[in-house]
Parts: sequence; structure tokens; C-alpha cells
Amino acid sequence: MSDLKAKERPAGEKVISPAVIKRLPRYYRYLGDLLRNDVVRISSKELSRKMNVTASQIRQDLNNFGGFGQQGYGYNVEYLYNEIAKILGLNDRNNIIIIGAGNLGQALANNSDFIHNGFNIIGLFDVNPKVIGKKINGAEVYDIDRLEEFIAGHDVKIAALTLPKNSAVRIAGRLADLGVKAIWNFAPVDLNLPEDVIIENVHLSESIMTLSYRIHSSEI
Amino acid sequence: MSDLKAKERPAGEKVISPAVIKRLPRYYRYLGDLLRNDVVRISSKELSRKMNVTASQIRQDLNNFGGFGQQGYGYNVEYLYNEIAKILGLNDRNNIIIIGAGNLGQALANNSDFIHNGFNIIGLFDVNPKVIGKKINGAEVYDIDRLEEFIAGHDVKIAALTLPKNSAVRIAGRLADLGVKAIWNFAPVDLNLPEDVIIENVHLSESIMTLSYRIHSSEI
DNA sequence: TAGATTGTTAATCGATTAACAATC
DNA sequence: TAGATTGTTAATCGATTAACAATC
Repeated sequence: MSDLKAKERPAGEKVISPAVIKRLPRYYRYLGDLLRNDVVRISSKELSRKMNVTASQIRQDLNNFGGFGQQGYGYNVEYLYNEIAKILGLNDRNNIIIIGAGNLGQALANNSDFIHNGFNIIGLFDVNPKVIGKKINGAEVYDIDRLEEFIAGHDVKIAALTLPKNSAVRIAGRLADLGVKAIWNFAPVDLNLPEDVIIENVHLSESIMTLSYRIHSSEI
Repeated sequence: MSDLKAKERPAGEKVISPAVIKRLPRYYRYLGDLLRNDVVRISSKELSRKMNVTASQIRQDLNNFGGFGQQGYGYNVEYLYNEIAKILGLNDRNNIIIIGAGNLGQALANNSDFIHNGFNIIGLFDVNPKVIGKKINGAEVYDIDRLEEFIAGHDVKIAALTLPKNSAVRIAGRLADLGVKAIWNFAPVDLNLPEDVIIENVHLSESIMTLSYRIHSSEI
């Protein structure tokens, strides 16, 4: 049984570095802005000036996914924008549930940027009777006891955790058991789940601490 | 037991790489957890197992700031915890104002993690008469017109921007003019300010897009 | 065509990991 | 002491930048 776990990758399927992936949404945002300003074409040089990165990096990054440009011309803004949307999976139905309907959960549910990019909040969950039954931006807040039932009946792609850390750990395990494959974690804790569960952490405390570091070190 | 004082290091001129700085808050969090569990000492090897990083990286990272450990012993948890707090500037008075008292602004104001780490929300600002005058977790929501007056009278270290992007750009300029040196930006836009203004971005849309990418690419 | 700009290879730079002498 | 583990140097790995031939 030695080959059981062999992580085979289809020949030619390229592994993209995390550094590149993290930059894609920013390209996407700039291209969206250009598109809304009716800009038809842009060169890597011009984009590099706007974005404060090197033109070389832009070309290298994009060429991980394909040759989207044209020599002597640059890139067609609309075409490149759409290609990046495909790469990021924004054309799929990306249904999200939010566990924890406090201020942060509600803030996410009300965030129009997500909706504009193909993410749909299809429900929130909480234990607090005061918020259960409430509608937030069209999505209902359900009793957490109905989590299993709800997931069975819907195509849930992502679960956002906006909960205190102890409940977050507990619910994360429950979600993994239910087969949810991606967790967007806002709790200040690292979730240890089976490795096929995809986790994206937003650690606000860590973010503000790096800011504090920079203030502090610039004052010395 | 012998004394664990750090080796002295010529005052503050070493440039620390961003990669290292980003990891410090996570060390701090793990050490805090250990401390609350009454763990007295820990070796880089043991910590590396808990944190899923290499022991080598831990030692390299810490040695950017000083020799906090002891051969044959490891690191004293409480001592290291306090040293990292100093490095991160968490012992300073870190006053924060929040511009935008919507769900996200209120979520930040209610976040107890910040308070526990030396960050104080001393006021929120908004244009909406419905929230002006409200108190959130002890902090008042002021009319945005009183921003100048407030900053003149308080030691504001950080301004968090939880606003739509157009207002965020406008207010960021105003804050820079008022001498605020650090901005914690939640708006989906890059702020172009004088380079002495420290900016930390939290781009939630970009975060969820990288999650989407990973879901999408794992399904292929 | 002539100029512009890509796609891609090569060179450089930076970050991580390995190794081990120092030393508690 | 002997074993353990750091601090630090050296080796490796990965990411960024530079350069330029291909080509629109």
C-alpha cells in the first residue's frame, strides 16, 4: 500500500507559489478599476507604475497562467480581467455561510465587495436568540442547531468563522465533519483540521501588532 | 538558576525583514497561551512542533533581536513573552481612533483581543446622525467634523479606516495632514500618502479571493 | 517597416533550513 | 559532568529583477 498517498499531479500542472497567488487579487482590483475607467489596453510598464511593483514581476506572475499579452501592444484590460476572474474561481457559485452573527459577521454580510465578486452570503448562524431570525442584507440568521440540516440542503463552499476562539475551534471541527472544504477564520487561533480542509486566516490582532512594531521602530 | 538577560546589542540599527516581523505576533500568541497554561520553559524544538515551523526559523527570528535563550535550557516563556511585547511596542500607549462606526468599526471597538494587548479605542467617528453620540464598549462616536479638534487634544497613534473607498481616500489625506502617523486601512484601495505615514492594509476581498483560488485549483 | 512590449531565460537577491561549535 | 539546546555560520532553496530575443 505504499502508493496510497502519492500526491500525483497531472503532467504539466504547475504549482504556483503562494507569493504569486496573493498578488492576483490586487491585479484583479486594478484591472477592474481600469475597466470601469474605459481603459482598453495597458502595458506591464504602465501597470507597474500604478501598482508600485516591477513590470518584470507582473509579466512573470501572469505567465504562470498563460500568455495573456501581445508583443508591442501590452494587455487587453477586459480580457485580462476576465482571465484572472477565471483563475481565481470567481465565476463559480461561491456560497458562504457565516458562523457568528455579531458585529463582524454582520459586517461581512453587508460587505458589497464580496457580492460584486461572485460571493453570496446564503445564511448566518448564531446561538443568540436576539439575532436568530433577523435578516441581514437578505440573508437569514439561523439557530446554530440547524447547521447540519442547512449544509445538507445547500452547496456551501466557504464557512466564515466570526466567533470567540473556543467556539471557533469547536465549530471548525463540526464543519470539517460535515464536509465543508474551506474555512475563512477570523478567530485568533490556528485551526488544526484534516489537510484537505482549506483554511484562510484573518488575524486582526496580528495585523495591528505589526503596525505597532513599525510605529515603535520608526520612533527609535 | 542563572540569569537570562539578553546579550547587549548596538542600539536599534538592524533592518528586520518583513517576513520576520509578520511572524512575531504569532510567536507572541503562542507564548501567551503557554504562559496561561503555566509552562515555564520551552525549547525551539518543542515550540516548532506546536507551531508547525522549523526550530531553526524560530531561533533565527528571535536572534534578530537578541539572545533570549540559554543553551541546554531553551527559552523562559514569561521572559520571552515580555521581550516580544517590548519589540512589538505593546507596552506603549497605543491609542486608536476608528473612522466609520458601521458594523466593522463597531466590531473592532468591541474586540477584546486588542484591549488585552495594550490597544485602546479612544473614539469613533462617523457622518451618520443615527450613530453619533452612541457609546460602543466605552468609546463615544463623534461627528466626523470634530476630527481635527479631537486629534489636537489626544495622543492618537493609529487611525483605523472602516469606510467605503472614496471616503477612505479623502479621510486618509486629512489624517496625514493632521500628522497621524499610522493608518490601519480596511477599505479596498491603496492609499498613496507621504512615505512617513505607516499603512497596514486589511483587504478582506483579497483574502477571500485567495481562498477561492485554492478551492478552485484543488478541484481541478 | 520601426518601435514597442511581451514571454522567458539568466543573474541576483533574500529567506529558509541545515549543521555544528559554544556553552549552559 | 554529560546531555541538551542555543546562537550563528554555511548551504540550499525560492522569489525577484534584469536582460533580451521573439514578434506583434
